[in-house]
Amino acid sequence: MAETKNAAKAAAKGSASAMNLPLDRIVQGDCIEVMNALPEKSVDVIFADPPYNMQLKDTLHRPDNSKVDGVHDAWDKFSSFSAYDDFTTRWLAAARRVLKDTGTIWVIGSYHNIFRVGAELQNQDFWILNDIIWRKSNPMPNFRGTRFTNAHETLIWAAKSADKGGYTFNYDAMKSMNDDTQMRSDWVIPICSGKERLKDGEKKAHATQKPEALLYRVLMSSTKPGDVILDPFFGTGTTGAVAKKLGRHFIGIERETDYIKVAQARIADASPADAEALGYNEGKRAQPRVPFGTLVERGMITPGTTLYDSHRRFAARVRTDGTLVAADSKGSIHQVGASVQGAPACNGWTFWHVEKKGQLYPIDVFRQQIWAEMH
Amino acid sequence: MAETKNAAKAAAKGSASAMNLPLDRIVQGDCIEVMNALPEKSVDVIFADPPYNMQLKDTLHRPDNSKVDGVHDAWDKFSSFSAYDDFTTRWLAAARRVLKDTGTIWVIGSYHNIFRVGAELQNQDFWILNDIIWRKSNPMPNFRGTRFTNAHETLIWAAKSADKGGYTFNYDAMKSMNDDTQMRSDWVIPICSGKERLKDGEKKAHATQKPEALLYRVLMSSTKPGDVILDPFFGTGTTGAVAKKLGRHFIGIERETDYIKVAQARIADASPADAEALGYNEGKRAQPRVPFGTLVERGMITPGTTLYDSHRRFAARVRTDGTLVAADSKGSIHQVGASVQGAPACNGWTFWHVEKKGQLYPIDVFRQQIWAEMH
DNA sequence: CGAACCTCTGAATCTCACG
DNA sequence: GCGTGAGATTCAGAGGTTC
Repeated sequence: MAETKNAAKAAAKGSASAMNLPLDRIVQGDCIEVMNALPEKSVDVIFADPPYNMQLKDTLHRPDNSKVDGVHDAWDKFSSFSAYDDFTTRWLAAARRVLKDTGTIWVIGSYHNIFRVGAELQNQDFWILNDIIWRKSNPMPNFRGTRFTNAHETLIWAAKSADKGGYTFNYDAMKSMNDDTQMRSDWVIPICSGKERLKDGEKKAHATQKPEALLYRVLMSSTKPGDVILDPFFGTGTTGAVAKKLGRHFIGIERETDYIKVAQARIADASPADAEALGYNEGKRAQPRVPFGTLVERGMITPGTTLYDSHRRFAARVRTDGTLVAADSKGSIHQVGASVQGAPACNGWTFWHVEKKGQLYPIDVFRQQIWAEMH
Repeated sequence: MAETKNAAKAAAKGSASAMNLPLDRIVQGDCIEVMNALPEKSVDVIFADPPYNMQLKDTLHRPDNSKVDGVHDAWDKFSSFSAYDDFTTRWLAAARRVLKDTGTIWVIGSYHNIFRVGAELQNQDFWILNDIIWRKSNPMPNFRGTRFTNAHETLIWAAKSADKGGYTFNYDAMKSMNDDTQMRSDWVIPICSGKERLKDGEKKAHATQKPEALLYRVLMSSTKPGDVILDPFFGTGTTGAVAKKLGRHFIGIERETDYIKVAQARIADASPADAEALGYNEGKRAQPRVPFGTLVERGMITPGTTLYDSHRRFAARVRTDGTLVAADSKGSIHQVGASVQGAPACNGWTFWHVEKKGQLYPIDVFRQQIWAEMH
């Protein structure tokens, strides 16, 4: 069998696959101890979703007074930044040891932890290849109106060191997944919800389950069929499920029995035939929305400019935030357009015009210009 | 230094103008020294675009532009990180000192430096409010096909500390600018090119000139007209030009004479928007408080009137003092609204309605009428 | 059966002026 | 400084129910 032959060869070379890796299994235990018990330089890629160390204070309510079910698990609590840094240093060192010289590591996080993880990766001589932005198409809003909607998470992709090349990057696969233009460092992917979201009774099985589409892109870009992917924070096993579907091997490490049970059932259900469905939401792109404020921000229309309707019966001035002021009303281009006409609704894009050299042009021409730039 | 001491005294006593700040000027010199000579707690917002030329494989530079020898040696790499960290620690400490307690700081960077900057911000007790992704609509492709197209940069927005609130976030203006949905943490903005790109002869005047649209959004979101914005790495003055256009003050710090010349000419050319155009959607929070009792006082609502929620599930009667009585509770419109629903809180203005000709109208319409009369 | 409407939920560091 | 209470605040998508 090929496996025996490879194993023999590997043994001769003193390399990994001879060493009885727990392939396609979940090992229960502390990830640092378990990694340290694995042979060194034995895995191709590591995907890690460590605790984010979010420091949530009180319970948060939506405007409709319902409670937000936040992450209050003990595993996300650290006493201080330095405790978190110490943890990060130790698990990254253990990860580095088991990673092949040609291997790469992925770590996902949010602003709560990702800067500390990134700095420590650099300190340990990992060589950052990209930082990747997972842009969530349906993030949770900011319910109190105090900040920007936190609509993304960050992944860092790094090689073992600057001079150790030979890592896998499936450039062409990525390009063809992206309508034949290079895959960019920002990925638009919905959060994990609906049927994909695993339940334990009525509650969600894990507070922070990642979408399979995200892991699909990670594994498609940076591994080959048959590669070994290690996930030291396995949770409910998204990495394992996608690895199986894509014909890769996984090694999962997880402490919590409840998560392991859910993950095992899930992976048993997964089959390589499901692979196609994973790429389902790739490629389809709707016409992006262009807010009027964008034209102001980009200097296409200056604050203070007067807009007119096509017959110059009505006028309004543009303010810095992209709202309009007319004689009796303020608001969006649509609201003010409706208001001056006494109409219930109005398409401000075609109603309002700017004057250039005595001629009136509908503001929609600027929007079309932006759309054109996007292609 | 006597000058600093006096200035600090002035700061303690009073307003920004009393502090003898170099408003709307470019100060030539090392940013750490210059910031340390400014009065403490004197600026509203800091925008910083620090250097990050630290990881080029062939010629590695220290922040002070001296070359690092023996680049390919791990020890030297570490030493360059540590030099960079030292620089970051010192300029951030200086920035922290000049920032008002209610101030916020913005720092922009790429994966080469942003993780180190972010970690140091947290170490110095800054409190991260958001990390923002500037998604470039027209990035430079990855020519060698070895990585994902590096199509974004990261900004960190942070308050001085977790418990010091009172920072400016123009939530409603951002929402207006974004077609009336919350502004997200990922911003799509083109890179600086074309006419906007400043030239010094035939070459570009600055290697990393930022687009004005980016600064426009930064300043619109986190400053008020008249605020003071400090930019310790002023370059060719994008921050200054946008600040001037938006009716804000700037203080620029820059070492290079060439950049200063370009920036001065550029800012002289920029012209500020007028008062009306500088207006923006400030939202309900900025409106004067109107007690519900006022509506009763003015006869807009008669004592004894019955109020309903929008589904007519709950009812309450208005008393002469502007309090409500429901089946089991008495108190303000908010207290009774919360009480009847068994909710932790309630905005009585939008919860309660009056009936006119069979139709329900929220009591907030009367308040808006009063606001309108105040203009 | 489809359209319309309602309900629920997601890695969240989520208030502030006044006494 | 701290307690109190007014009053401000949500988007996309999945899934279920009603008509």
